[in-house]
Amino acid sequence: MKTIARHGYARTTMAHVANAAGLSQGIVNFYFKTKEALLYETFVHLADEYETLIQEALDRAGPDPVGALMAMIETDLGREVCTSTKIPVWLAFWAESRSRPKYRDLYRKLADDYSRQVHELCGKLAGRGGYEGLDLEAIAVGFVALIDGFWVNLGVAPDVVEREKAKAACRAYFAGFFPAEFGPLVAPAAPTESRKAG
Amino acid sequence: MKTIARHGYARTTMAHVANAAGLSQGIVNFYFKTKEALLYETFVHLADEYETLIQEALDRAGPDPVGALMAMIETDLGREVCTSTKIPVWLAFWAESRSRPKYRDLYRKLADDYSRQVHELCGKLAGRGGYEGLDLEAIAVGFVALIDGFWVNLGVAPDVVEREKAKAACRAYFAGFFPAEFGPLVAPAAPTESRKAG
DNA sequence: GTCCATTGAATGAAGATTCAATCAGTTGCG
DNA sequence: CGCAACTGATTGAATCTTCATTCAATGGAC
Repeated sequence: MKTIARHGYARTTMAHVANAAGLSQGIVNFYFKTKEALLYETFVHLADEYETLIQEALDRAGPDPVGALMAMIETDLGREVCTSTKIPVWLAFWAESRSRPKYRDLYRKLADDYSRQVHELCGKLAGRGGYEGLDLEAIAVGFVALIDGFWVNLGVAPDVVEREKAKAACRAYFAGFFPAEFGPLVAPAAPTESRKAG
Repeated sequence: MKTIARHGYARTTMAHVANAAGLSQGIVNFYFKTKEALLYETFVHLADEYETLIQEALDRAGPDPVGALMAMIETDLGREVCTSTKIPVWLAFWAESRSRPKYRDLYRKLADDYSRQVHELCGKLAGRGGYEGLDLEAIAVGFVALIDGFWVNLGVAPDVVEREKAKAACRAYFAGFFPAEFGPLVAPAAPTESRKAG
């Protein structure tokens, strides 16, 4: 992941990887049959970690849909997931996905699961009443796009938009649809990620 | 662009490109000193075209900020810009950008210009009254992220979300902040791109 | 002494780049 | 007008580089 972030996927060589890991080139090839395989395993690893983190955040958040959506925002744009090492790997993954079915399937599974969860949560929220005409699916896919888009921005030029700004924009997004729950009166930043193992 | 879309950036060879263009390999290298240069020129070309199309759409839309924002949505997710050939090139561009200052600068310029325009338009809209507490910058960067995110989705798995759905989600996004102007009563799809040279 | 993990230099393949040869068009001359 | 020399564009096979991959040699544990 470090070498993809530093050199870009296209220019990453086995030598870079071995070097960054403090290993000999031989051993890298011994454990990962091929470069292709190494990169694929990297994506799988990243995706697994991501899913786990999201799931943990949702478990911690409890049953309240507002808290759950907030937790998703905090996780997606938090210190653990949204790093200068990992985001470039996501971008590389997306770029390569179109031309590789294996990668694409991985993405599709992730995106489907995620947007289904958002969809459900928004459904619960809308069910509370007062929100009849909403296109829940549009809200869900819009949120996914919002996160992906911020990852692009943060990955390419981290200084243009910062993570906290992005989180605020996400909260504002939901506030647009559910003003009572996410409205301006809600405290702007839930202190979810402030310190480790508190 | 075709070969990047078909094989992915990392696997695009000069032979592919020359072949797709119906040229000999020699001549491609003659005009573009190097592979690197060819790909950079490709990005520049795409970015230029994009800026022109957006500008034209804005000119056509006239001074009304609602129409202008609608026009941006229509253009960004329209048949001309949002194609299965061009979107993969954007993704590749983003993925490579982090590690190449020249690319990153290009992106930064585009994103800045674009988000500034959105910011301004939202400012005009908010100035009409009734919208005091809005964080215009958040709305602008959010919209940029939304578009970029849809490009990612459409690029990786075009079948998951379609362009028209994405447009609807963008309109819903603005409706959240400016219900009077983009609210559910506004006709859902402005028929901007229906037919060519009509 | 045996066995496995690890090394890193050697190998081979893929593909970018080069360039002598060819081709097409243009000019100048009889 | 026809022909030959000339010019620049274009070709594609040959070269040169860059790596992924392999593997004989080494090291260390039991």
